[in-house]
Amino acid sequence: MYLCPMYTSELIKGTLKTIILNLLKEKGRMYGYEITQTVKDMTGGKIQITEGALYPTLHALEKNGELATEEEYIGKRVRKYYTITEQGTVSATEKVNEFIDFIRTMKFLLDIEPQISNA
Amino acid sequence: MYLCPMYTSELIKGTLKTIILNLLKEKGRMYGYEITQTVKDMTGGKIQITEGALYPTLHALEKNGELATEEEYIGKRVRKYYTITEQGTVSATEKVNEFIDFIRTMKFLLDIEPQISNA
DNA sequence: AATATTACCTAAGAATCTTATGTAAAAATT
DNA sequence: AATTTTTACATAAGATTCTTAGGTAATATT
Repeated sequence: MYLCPMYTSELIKGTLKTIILNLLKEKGRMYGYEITQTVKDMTGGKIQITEGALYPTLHALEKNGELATEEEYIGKRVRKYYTITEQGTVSATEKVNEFIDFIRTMKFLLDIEPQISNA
Repeated sequence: MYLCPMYTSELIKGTLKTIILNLLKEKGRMYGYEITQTVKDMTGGKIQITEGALYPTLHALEKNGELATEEEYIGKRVRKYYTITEQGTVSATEKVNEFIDFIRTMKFLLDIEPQISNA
């Protein structure tokens, strides 16, 4: 089985909240483990969110009013579903817009020509 | 005088080495303060490298053999010029390529359509 | 003459991640 | 049936990388 190389951890730093908020905005409610697996699948293993990074971030977003939780029993196990709040939706949009702007700035700074083929 | 908002610091984290190595690869030799000013000018103030971040990073890159230094006297002041080594050039290319790949992955993950107008 | 800019540097603290560890149920494998 | 893997939550120590704050001193500007 072939394993894609992950990005150096520095790169992913700072985008975790953006990724989580945007995923929940698009996909509705999700639980923590599901988020890690979805991101892993969608990126072909290039972005793997560790649980040590995920859970503290989810708790911080909840504390900050950007996410809300509902606990649900699956058999004897508790599963914690996260949904995005109104405030979180605003935050998600802001973060994505900032990221897009950042990409443009970095492309100019690094002298990367805009890709012609984006398929 | 109008001041552009800077990006949240989390975003810039992890791209500092990429920025420095690429700048020195493109522009030849530069000194530290010049790097901060060039990046500030090129990004309209959106990316401002603090000296507390810059100098330790330059020292680390030199220690790692990616940069070399020459000291030069401007009047009575020492100015420390940095040039990129062969190893640093390889590293610069790798980091930029990784960043481009990262952007593509993030665009897909965040469901951002490729921009049509890139002017 | 006083202030701002240029130009280097380090260190304490904050933020965010990795790695390691823990718990335990459910599913898959042997 | 027993063992291993996966699912699913969580925390904590340590590493990394930044910000903020502080220091020094020459040169340029007001």
